[in-house]
Amino acid sequence: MAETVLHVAVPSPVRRLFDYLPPAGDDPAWMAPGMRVRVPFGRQRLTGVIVAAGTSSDLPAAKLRRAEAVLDGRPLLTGDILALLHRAADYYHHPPGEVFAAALPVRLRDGHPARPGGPPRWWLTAEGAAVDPAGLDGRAPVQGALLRHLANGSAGPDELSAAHARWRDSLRRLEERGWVEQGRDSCLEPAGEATEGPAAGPHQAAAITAITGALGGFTPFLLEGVTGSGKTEVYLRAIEATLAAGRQALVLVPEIGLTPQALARFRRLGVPLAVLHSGMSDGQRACAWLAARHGEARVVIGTRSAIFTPLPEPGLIIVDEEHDPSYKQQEGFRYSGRDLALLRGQLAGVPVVLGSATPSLESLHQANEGRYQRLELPERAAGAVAPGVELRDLRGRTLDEGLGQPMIQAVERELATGGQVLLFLNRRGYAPTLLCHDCGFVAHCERCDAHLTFHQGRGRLRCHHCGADQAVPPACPACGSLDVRAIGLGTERIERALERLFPETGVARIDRDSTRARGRMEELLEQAHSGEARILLGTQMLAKGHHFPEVTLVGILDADQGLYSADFRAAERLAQLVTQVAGRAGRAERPGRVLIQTHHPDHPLLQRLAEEGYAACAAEALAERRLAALPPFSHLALLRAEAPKADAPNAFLAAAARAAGDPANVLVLGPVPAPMERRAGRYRAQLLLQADRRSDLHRLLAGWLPEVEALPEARRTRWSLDVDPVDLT
DNA sequence: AGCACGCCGACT
DNA sequence: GTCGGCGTGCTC
Repeated sequence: MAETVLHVAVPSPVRRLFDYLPPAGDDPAWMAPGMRVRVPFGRQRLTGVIVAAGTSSDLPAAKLRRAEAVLDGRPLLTGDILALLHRAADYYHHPPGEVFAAALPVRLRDGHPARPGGPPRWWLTAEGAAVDPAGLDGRAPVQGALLRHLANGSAGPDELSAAHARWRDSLRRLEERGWVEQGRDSCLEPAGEATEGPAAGPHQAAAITAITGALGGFTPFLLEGVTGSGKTEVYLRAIEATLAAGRQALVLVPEIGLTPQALARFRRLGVPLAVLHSGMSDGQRACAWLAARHGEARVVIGTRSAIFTPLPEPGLIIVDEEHDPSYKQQEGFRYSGRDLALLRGQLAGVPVVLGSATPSLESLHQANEGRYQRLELPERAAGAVAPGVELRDLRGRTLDEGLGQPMIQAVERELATGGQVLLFLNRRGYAPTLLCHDCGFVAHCERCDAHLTFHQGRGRLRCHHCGADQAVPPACPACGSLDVRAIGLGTERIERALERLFPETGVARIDRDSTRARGRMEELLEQAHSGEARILLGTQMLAKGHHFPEVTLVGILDADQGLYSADFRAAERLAQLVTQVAGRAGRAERPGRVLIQTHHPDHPLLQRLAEEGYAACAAEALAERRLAALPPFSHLALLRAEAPKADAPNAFLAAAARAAGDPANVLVLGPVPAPMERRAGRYRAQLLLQADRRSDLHRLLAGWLPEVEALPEARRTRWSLDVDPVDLT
């Protein structure tokens, strides 16, 4: 009888599984797919995942090495997740080891034991609570401080590190004295009280019935609901039915959509929730993930990578704001969380609900073709009226820092009648360009093909592409002139203008710069909700997820950025962004208005957006995509390359294109320089593959990638394949 | 990706 | 005479 051979996905960029003998002395009978193994790999030791246990290897027995240890007693990755990862590695043509690694939280990827329970917490014992900390202040001041700290409740390591230097020794002393004891976080959001939601309207009821009727099998739904139409209520009812059937629900949300308010609504389900997002510590993430894996968490809410959370009893998958680009991972393993959600639904045999007020053209197309079941929520709840959208022609107008008179007057009027105003500009900083008026010098990034953005508040020039940061030069570096001017508009500059125009009115600026500091975001949102700030100004951070019921006027300060872009998705993006921002207005009983400033008031996209709304724009954009044979009417893959030497990416891609030859039914376009050729000191280029049928594209990729990998030029560039790219930059 | 091996320039 | 540059090969 031949010895067992473990086929292992090892986290390495090699597109292959690796075979190992089981650890010496362990019975291989219990070793199963989905368990982690520590294996020797060249000179390193890595943690991989068992993909299969077999009896033979393609390799001569002499070359097999022995795994060091199987780290799990039962599989961490189970059933549908294992199948999902295999299919994803195939679909994205990505090395299996990296795909499997992406499915695990960092802690478990590292080989840490899969112990339930989160990071440690400490609290006072009854004895400790009776101690007077003042008595310790002389010889053990840290112990005294810790006692005072813990008197306010339990605390974890992060909190203690922030408050006390060298706390670990003192804490151990307190534990020895029996005054403090340690436990572990449960790391689940505690269950709220199970309560009934508001009565559903007729459209909501129909959607709920359709979804709950489909539980127990795979059905894809596209839930189209204008902002304020109660999509979340539909999700909650569908989840209630899922829970009642003894099953778990998985909810995906965009990166910045997971606000405390959003989370609070899920509490009423009355079950423990596992939350997974990037703001959590590695320990908390692993803990919440394991709670889902073991079925303790009945509802899992998380961003993109949460699609890989194992669920022993999957029942329903929801993808909220399915059009959001943050579902696509933009580096390494470039998967789409939304697309994998559909695949997972199929593998697990559960319904998948894609929800959005502004569905992606991909999803609309699927619904049009009858592959997704369409559910519509056309009405705003509680009689709220949809905002009217109006264009404001900027041509020939005098502008005050980018604000036209009509916009300024509209803001004035709104403030005078007690309303709240939201102004949107998708550009942070003070001004995107710094120009010398005497010699024409423009401040450029040394490492990118981009201007430096002027940040007045901090007196810095920053590159928004590589993060470079330098002081503003006192005079023009080229000619010494002092007449150096800020050209163009950013949120910071608008903020100054607003403070000058409306000195009595509080302005809350919400962008990545103003919310960088911890807690600042919550503070600004609080000012917005309390009415302390009556003008809200921000970038797309403001357009997503947050509800401002008192906002009655929305101003889009520059709609022209997206109108003439080279990116074929620009129109879709602009329509989504404008509609999403507009959705922030008039949610309460007061009707809202949306004003869009533009130099192109005759542009058909803007006209259609103002007169007919998103659905009409999307239909038109789809018709254009059909004519141009662009996605979703064709399928793309992008081979990207970058290197410090200017010609290396092109040489590699040209060799790759030669290797592809003249494939049947696939167009090979390029190589061409990336839209921003140099970024962070590296030159970038790309090769685009386009096919009418997905199967043709994938057949080519499967045969071609091994050749590409073996090209000598491949060693001199960093390259990656992006299947279904969303950003052609 | 790491990490070795291996063969050519400027330093104690 | 060595230290070290990065080209090339390999990882079960």
